[in-house]
Amino acid sequence: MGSLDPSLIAGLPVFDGLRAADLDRIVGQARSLRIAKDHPVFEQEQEAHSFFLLLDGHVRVVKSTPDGQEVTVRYISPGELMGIAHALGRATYPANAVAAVDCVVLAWPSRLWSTFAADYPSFGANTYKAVGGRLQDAHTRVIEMATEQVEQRVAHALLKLAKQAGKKTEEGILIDFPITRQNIAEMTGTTLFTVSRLLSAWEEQQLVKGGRQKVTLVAPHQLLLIAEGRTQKS
Amino acid sequence: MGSLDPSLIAGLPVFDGLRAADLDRIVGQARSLRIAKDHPVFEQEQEAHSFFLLLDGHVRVVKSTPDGQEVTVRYISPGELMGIAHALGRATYPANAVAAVDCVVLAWPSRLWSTFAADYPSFGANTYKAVGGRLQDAHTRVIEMATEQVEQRVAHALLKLAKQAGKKTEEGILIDFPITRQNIAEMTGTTLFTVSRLLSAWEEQQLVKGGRQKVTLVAPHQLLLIAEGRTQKS
DNA sequence: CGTCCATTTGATCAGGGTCAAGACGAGTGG
DNA sequence: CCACTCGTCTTGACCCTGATCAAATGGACG
Repeated sequence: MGSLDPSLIAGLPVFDGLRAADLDRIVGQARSLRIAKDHPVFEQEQEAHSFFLLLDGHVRVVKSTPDGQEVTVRYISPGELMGIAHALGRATYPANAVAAVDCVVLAWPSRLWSTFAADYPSFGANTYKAVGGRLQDAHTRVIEMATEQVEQRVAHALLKLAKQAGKKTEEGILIDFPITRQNIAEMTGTTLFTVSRLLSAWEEQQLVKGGRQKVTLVAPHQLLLIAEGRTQKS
Repeated sequence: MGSLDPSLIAGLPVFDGLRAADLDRIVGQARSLRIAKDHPVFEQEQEAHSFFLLLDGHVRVVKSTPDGQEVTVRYISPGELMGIAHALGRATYPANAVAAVDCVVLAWPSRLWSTFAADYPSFGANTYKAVGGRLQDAHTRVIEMATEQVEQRVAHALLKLAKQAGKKTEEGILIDFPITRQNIAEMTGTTLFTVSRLLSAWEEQQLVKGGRQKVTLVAPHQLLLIAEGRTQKS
């Protein structure tokens, strides 16, 4: 506390349209937490005591089915809110959130949510806009799952990851946190075997470059063609 | 106008916690529309000029992919809002909404949305709760698509439809609007052929009763077992 | 250097998509 | 009232995508 750099967070979309004093008042009530890699930020079914803002790192949000299968709902990037169950009228978290790398987050008691939304309307509006975006994303996922081949879904997933966590290197766009074939499989509703095969094939064609817990997009444009199904089988 | 029965709508969840006078003021600004079967309420990509409350009937919300495939996002039942693009920060409708039967809806100009949300906080809160519920639903769909067999998904879809639009008959629970095998296929990401086969098999086992654009659930409990995958192949 | 985990690759095979053909039912116009 | 037509539904045959399982390889880290 006190060690928070306000300039780091002032520019975030969530705080758009907020006066500096209000921003201070909001941030002043947050705890800052460090979450070690592979540790949970919050857990499915747990009582939603807090909501969070990711300052640094990447968080994987995963839902588990009763029979133990796991589906990755999304990756959270710095600047995004998470665990806002209360804003949506829920008392418990709907999913597990685990740190993909060491992370820094701000945490507020959920109880403050309604206060914030009432006192700082633009904060509320910004949040709901974000929620709207996630609803969109979720629908997009449904449609992809319903209409696309595995190959297209994996390509889409990689492109999405590259867009939100891509880092330019001399080889191409590196997805900037450790991600396994299994993780990609859980994002796309397939198996790690199929993902591995696809990546191997794409590596052969110089579209991507693989590695242990690592993927680099070498030819994103080609991948986009695959993602959109505009490609005839060899 | 003037022919609207306030008691019909006073009890709806969206208007929970609203004073009668406020309710009147809100409803007073709505147009009441009649939408004939198979006609659109609003259309994908169209500018979102209005948002709607379904008073009577059933509306199918469908998204079309660029290549012409259709995915049914949800069915709207009486009392639900639809077309609330503005509340989510969108300027256009994200999907097509077509009347599954003759419908009656209330329509407000989108411009009024922010006014309502600001002037009647419980209206805003109720709506966002509903949006939260839809986000949940969408995630559930994603998980189903990712982890379940077609058989389970179709069973889930029928149960969901029965819960929200079921009507008791002496044969079982009838889904109370015309629905084709194709429609069910579009809800579950499969083909009308597969749906037809499944329904035929289930009819054989007395679990459902089919008909032209008609499905009756005879043994919902058995269907639930199928939906949850607790059933060994014969 | 050894252990653990991620990854690769092959072989097999089943779930369900695709296509073709026909039956059935409902509404329409004569 | 019948014949016709159109849209829905059924059923069969076929085959392809991608899941499953087994086994081996490779990297990272203690």
